[in-house]
Amino acid sequence: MNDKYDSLLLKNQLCFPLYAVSKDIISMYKPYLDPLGLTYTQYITMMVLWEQDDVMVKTLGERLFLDSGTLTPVLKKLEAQNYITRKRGTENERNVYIKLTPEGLALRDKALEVPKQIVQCLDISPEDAKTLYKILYKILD
Amino acid sequence: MNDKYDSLLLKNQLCFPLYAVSKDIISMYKPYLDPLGLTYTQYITMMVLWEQDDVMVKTLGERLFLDSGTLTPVLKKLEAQNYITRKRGTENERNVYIKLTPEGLALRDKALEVPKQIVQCLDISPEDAKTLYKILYKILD
DNA sequence: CACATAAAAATTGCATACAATTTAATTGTA
DNA sequence: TACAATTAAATTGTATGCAATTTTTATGTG
Repeated sequence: MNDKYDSLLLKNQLCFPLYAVSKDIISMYKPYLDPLGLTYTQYITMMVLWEQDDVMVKTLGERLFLDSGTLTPVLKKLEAQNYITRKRGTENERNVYIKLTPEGLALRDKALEVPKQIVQCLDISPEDAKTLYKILYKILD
Repeated sequence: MNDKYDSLLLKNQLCFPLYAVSKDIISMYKPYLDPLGLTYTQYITMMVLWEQDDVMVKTLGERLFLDSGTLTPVLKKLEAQNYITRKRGTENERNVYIKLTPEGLALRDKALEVPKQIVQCLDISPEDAKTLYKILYKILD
């Protein structure tokens, strides 16, 4: 009925469905982000900037749970697309401040459609969504 | 109180905490998988094989939600470590069958400790774990 | 002040992920 | 039976993620 190796069955893992669902939902964003010229990582980076402009790479990293090794290339691409600027701080030259360009700010209005579309794609009840959200943040904090 | 752009706030997203928690938990595996010489992706691949030996790459892909573009390099590394063998099918040369080596099978016993350790690291109540599990599989199916 | 430490980004190296294409083998069908 | 269509892996190209190191700047202390 129950054997020694049950704990190693894929279906008995919590992390695996988390990993699978996460990838699955991120892939749902693609058709809606492609027209904006954004990847998912670039999109969540822009979300932080839309909320608070002129932030350090370090701050972005804290909000997004990403380090400079991941962020630096992402930010360079956003800069190449003219959505942001990167500038060293004058008070402290170690810091790099990220600012939205007018194009980057304007993108916000186009992005408004994205969450709407995703909610429609996601076949999940509002109750489950709320429960899921709460548990996930309980783990994150 | 509530503005036009609220739907674009990071804290109003469901996907973001999913993505963050997924990465976070996967990173918890590292210290326990390192001694086995496995990455997380290699680990879940081995889990499928421990459950059913001699499976096609295609089958592995279906179980793990990964395509051959991801699996082929992973499997080559597992082969290089002598945990698995890769062999074309004789009936149908398009298929590649993955089999455990004695070393790969023996690894199962060492891996038994991994889920135990992860459960201890994961600060989540059994009820929340169960609820989370159910909702995630509701989305996956 | 001199110098060890620390801090913030960037860089390097490695391992995924996934889209798109290619290759080789098999199947379906006129 | 030719041959188009399909299938399974592999390959190619792009974009993460993260560990570890490096670079540059700032800070703390004798």
